Amino acid sequence: MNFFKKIFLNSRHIILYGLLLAILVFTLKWLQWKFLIVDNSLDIYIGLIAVFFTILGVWLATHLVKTKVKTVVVEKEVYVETSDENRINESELKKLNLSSREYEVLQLLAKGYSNADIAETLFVSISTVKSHVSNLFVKMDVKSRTQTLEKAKRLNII
Amino acid sequence: MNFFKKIFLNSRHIILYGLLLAILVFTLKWLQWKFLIVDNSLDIYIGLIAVFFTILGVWLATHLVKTKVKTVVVEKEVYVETSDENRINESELKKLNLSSREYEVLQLLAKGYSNADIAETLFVSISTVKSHVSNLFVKMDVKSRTQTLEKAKRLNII
DNA sequence: GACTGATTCATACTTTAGTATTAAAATGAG
DNA sequence: CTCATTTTAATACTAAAGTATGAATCAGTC
Repeated sequence: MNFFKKIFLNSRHIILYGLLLAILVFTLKWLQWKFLIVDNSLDIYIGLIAVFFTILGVWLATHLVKTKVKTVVVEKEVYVETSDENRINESELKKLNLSSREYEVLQLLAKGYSNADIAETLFVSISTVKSHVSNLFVKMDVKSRTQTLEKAKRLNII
Repeated sequence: MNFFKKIFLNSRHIILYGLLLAILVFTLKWLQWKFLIVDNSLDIYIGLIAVFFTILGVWLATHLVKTKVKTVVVEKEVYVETSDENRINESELKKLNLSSREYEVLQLLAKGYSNADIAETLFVSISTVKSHVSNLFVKMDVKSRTQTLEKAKRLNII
């Protein structure tokens, strides 16, 4: 259904043109019969046809030719929410699969704490901190605390 | 002078049309005289004229009438940093009075580079890097690279 | 109750970081 | 040219970080 409708809409100008042509031919035939047009009035006759079809051509062209669509892209400045930038990237954090204690250590690490500082803060031994830090390195695929901080800041997980 | 030139340029299509019309009329007159067109071939004759003038009209329209230009304004969202959060705090940086080399070292430090990495990057010995790092610590009033990074990020100097 | 993962801790060792001191060479301003 | 600063570098040392391994304890799951 939609298909035929589309065809009709696309070719309606052509159909209209055909109808007008038919009407003209009938009119001419009628005039020919009615007034018995003689040879010397042929020029006027042709002239009228010429004028008519020229106008028709112009009309056709203006209606058939697609209007050029000129797309002007206007840049609109949109201010980004600043708060989003500092928000923790939960998805990235989840990917790392850190334990709660490891994440605690990471946060203290980010504050510039040494292993001894972290041990003191969490009331555990330095050995324990070292274990957590080592596990952290493996999970985050880094080799030092500075690399850890760089990656953590980059992923927005602290 | 320019005025007439303008008129000519603007109406050259019309003039051309006139000329074509004249040529056609002459051609028709010639055909009329040459073959003594009879009444029953009049339909074909008119048909040819109709087709010709339709094409002429179309041609006229496409050349005379300004192409319809539909201007569509599309807004493109351009994200802009609102805050100064990511901008380097020049005043704080100036306060620290770091030498250019010290600042270079600081930036590499922030990327998680080890002393060896920095030495390799700057084409200097590890001893030199250690010197720069030590001077950096004194100037920034810190005791380790992690503290340096924490403070540098806090002061927005990297 | 056995299993798993998290947390805790220790020891021994290697590597890296950081301190202190000294000093040569380069750079740039007055 | 001189002076101050920066950049470079070395040596010797200490401190901290990081690795490897093993193991005990505990909480939650099947």
